[in-house]
Amino acid sequence: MIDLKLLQKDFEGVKKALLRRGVDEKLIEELKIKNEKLKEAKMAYETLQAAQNAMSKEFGIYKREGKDISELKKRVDENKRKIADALEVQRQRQEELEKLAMSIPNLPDPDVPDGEDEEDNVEIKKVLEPREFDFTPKEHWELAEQNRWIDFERGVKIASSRFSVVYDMGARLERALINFMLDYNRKRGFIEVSVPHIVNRRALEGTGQLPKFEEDLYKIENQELFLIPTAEVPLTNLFSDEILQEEMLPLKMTGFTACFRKEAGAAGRDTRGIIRQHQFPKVELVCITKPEESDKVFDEMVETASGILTELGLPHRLVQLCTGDLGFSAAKTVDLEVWLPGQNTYREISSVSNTRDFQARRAKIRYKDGKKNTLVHTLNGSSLAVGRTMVAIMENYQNEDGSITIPKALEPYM
RNA sequence: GGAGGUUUGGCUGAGUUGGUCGAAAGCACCGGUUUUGAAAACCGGCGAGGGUAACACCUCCCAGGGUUCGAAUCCCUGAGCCUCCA
Repeated sequence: MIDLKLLQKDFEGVKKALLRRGVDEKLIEELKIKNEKLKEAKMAYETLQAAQNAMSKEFGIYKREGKDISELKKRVDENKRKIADALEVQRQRQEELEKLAMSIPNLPDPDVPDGEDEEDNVEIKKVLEPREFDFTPKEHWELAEQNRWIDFERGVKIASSRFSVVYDMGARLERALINFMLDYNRKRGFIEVSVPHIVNRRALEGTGQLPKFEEDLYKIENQELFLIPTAEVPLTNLFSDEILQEEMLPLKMTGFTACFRKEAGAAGRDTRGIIRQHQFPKVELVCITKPEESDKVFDEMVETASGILTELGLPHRLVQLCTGDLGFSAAKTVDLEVWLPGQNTYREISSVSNTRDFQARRAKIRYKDGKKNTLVHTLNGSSLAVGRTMVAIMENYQNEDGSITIPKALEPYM
């Protein structure tokens, strides 16, 4: 959630930032008005409540002294009715404000480039040169089928479209990658955490997937529980509603989970292969930091994800997302895109975001900053999407006969 | 699935004949005295959110309802944890 105090204090500044990422101007103004209306209602209610409290105290004194209370009681009863009305007004306005505020995305950092969509993202740098092929490189689904690593039909048979089954060397490669990635992250100071794959509504609100993106989540029937779309949700919410000790920060975590997404709105995109599945394995990084150190940690996370690709010998590039392509909770995001020779293009394989205090405010994650309690910054990034890494290995390490060489870095894991 | 217990501030833990309880005490933490320095000792401060220029004031003792002029304390519903039984 954005900072409503800041909105009140620097309306023009906040408006400008939100307009950059395409938020409707009317919504921003409405947010401000609703906030002011709530304040009014609160004041009215609190004044009445204060009177009530005072009278109640008096009441006790009267009784003790044996005075007549009938007159006082009349006043109190009357006030009580007013309070009930005032409270109802306040409740309504609170609800309205919250509904709106929860649907407003984060403010982009000032240095995020303006832009409409991914076309306007800015390449930061390329790492490793794509290999020259003396034959026409195949796409991963061809290689996967030829090597009998991935079975697309049977995944569909037992579940639905966008599910697949991985066999033999493919399955072993997947497992090797997960271990390799977790170990790599651990060596860089991220502690390994194993979390539930199902979370409640509160957690999803904390990280910003709800209330806005419910249609993309798998919900457990008749329960307020959902399959996680990313490990970011359980990892970040681990410390919701807590006041952390300063020494605990920065908290750097890594975890492996499956991720579940309905991919609503992605109909027709990436239908072949395993680029876009309803269930996919991913190793995630989540950091909780003091505000002043989040930029540094952000860079570490990008380097870590990039480092894994480099170790695996996979050419990739870093791309800074423009305002139009930023995720809902992110103030700043750098994507890692891996080179896919079969598709002859770079494809997203990791996304590292700094949400600043946006999630921390929703999830109430704070730390003791000397005397004060201050909202932390939360960051998340994949390191990496395992399925897409397999795709990249297949395509980059393919031989002319369709066989695939296992990257050196993975040899100890296979 | 059944019976009982429990849920209080960063932690431990008092507080159930309803009022002066946002809550004793201890630990932790912060400031000071003392010390070459540290420890110990002593003095003072110290829950959270909102509100204010600062006060005042409002809300919060698992969550949600209710009774009452007034609830951490009474009633109902739900959740977590623990124990016993099936």
